[in-house]
Amino acid sequence: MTVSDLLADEGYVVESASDGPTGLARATNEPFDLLILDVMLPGMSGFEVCRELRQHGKDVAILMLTAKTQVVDRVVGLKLGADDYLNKPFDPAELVARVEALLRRVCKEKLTPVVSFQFSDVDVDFEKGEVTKGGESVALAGKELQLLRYLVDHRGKVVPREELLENVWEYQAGVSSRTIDVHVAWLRQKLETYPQNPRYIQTVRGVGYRFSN
Amino acid sequence: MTVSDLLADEGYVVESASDGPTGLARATNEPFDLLILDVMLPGMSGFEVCRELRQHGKDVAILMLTAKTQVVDRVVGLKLGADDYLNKPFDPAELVARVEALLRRVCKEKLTPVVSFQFSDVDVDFEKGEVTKGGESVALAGKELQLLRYLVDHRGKVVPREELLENVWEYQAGVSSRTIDVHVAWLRQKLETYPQNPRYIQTVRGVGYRFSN
DNA sequence: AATCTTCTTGACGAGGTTTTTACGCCCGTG
DNA sequence: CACGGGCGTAAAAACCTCGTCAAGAAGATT
Repeated sequence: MTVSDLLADEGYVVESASDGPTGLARATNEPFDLLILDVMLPGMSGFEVCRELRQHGKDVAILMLTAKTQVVDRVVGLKLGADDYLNKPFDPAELVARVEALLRRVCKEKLTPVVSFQFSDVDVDFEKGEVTKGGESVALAGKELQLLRYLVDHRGKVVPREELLENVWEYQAGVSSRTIDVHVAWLRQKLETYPQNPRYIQTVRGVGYRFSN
Repeated sequence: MTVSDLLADEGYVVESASDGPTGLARATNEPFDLLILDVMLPGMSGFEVCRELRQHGKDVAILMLTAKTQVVDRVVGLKLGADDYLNKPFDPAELVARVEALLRRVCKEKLTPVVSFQFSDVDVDFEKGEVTKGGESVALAGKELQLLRYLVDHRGKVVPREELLENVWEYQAGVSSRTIDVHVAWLRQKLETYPQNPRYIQTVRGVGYRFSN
């Protein structure tokens, strides 16, 4: 019986990927409550997938699964940002119990929108209202922070200018012209490594902007 | 080396209890970030302590520790509401790694109210309501002390003006304008080394204030 | 009653923030 | 290739926020 089947039998909605890169891509673009990563994956180890996700600010719950029994591996897994770890072979009941324990914690946290996020050498803590780039503190004005937050909250997707006007500028009649562009330019100026050739805050001509990492 | 010593060496503040009922009482009455429960405890098993706490709504993070190796026990522990589980004997590094993983999830939000606090050459005792700067007693008026306390309790975070009005001024209708600023100015005047260039009581333009040290 | 302390408020200015304006470039299209 | 709309950017203009001061109200103290 596979892990998928096991959890499906428990009533969970499960998706699976058969290799590392595929899983990483899915985990990056779709919202999940919990990831179960096998360390031994074709193309990319579970450790790598885990590290990639964490480095890109994904705070989804991660349960690592491996046949290795050396303690050093368990520690490496947890240090990389996994939330729990399970040895193969494992008791199906224990897997289910751990999944439940993890989900219970994740749900609790969903209630308090704690958002921190990092990309490149930039670290954003929306709660503290602090932004650093390469360790140096960066001063962002109110609108800049709101705009960044909105883009990051919708990272990976194109955010139409309309949507930004509605949600960041709150329907303020008349606000248009180049206002959005100006704020985007300032964000790039302050956060991008090459503001002239932005990598994270991308322009989608004719539509809007997209944050991508 | 005991678990207490191990974690203390890592820089954590640790308290321990030598039997089940004592631990339960302490965990009930004092705020902790994380509990480590041995299943084998005099007077009351770790399982029972865990269940009691959960039944009374305590959502503190719990790491269970046991020598038993049967899977059934591990499952029981998790089902009772423990967040993680570790077999004895364990690698000290793994314990630390798990504690870190748990705290990362749980501790993010937790800020426990303080009774005494010091920064710079200032010493604040909220219980006695006494404040000294450089050994000299400083007289703080009621509102000033409340304001300071609120900021210190939320140190590191930005406290919006709204929140201050709600919690320090208790929704008093109409109270706004420059009232907050004035009290902040007085605090700075009395506590900051350079009131004109405040280091601890910071203003976050457009949002509120933040205490930071 | 007189005085003192605490709290609140309004005026004002300095300085930061947001929007607008203006201009030039780039890119896709005819 | 010429054209036009969309975008980047700088600078000016409009706007807002906060720190400070001074004055007054309310309450406590003497």
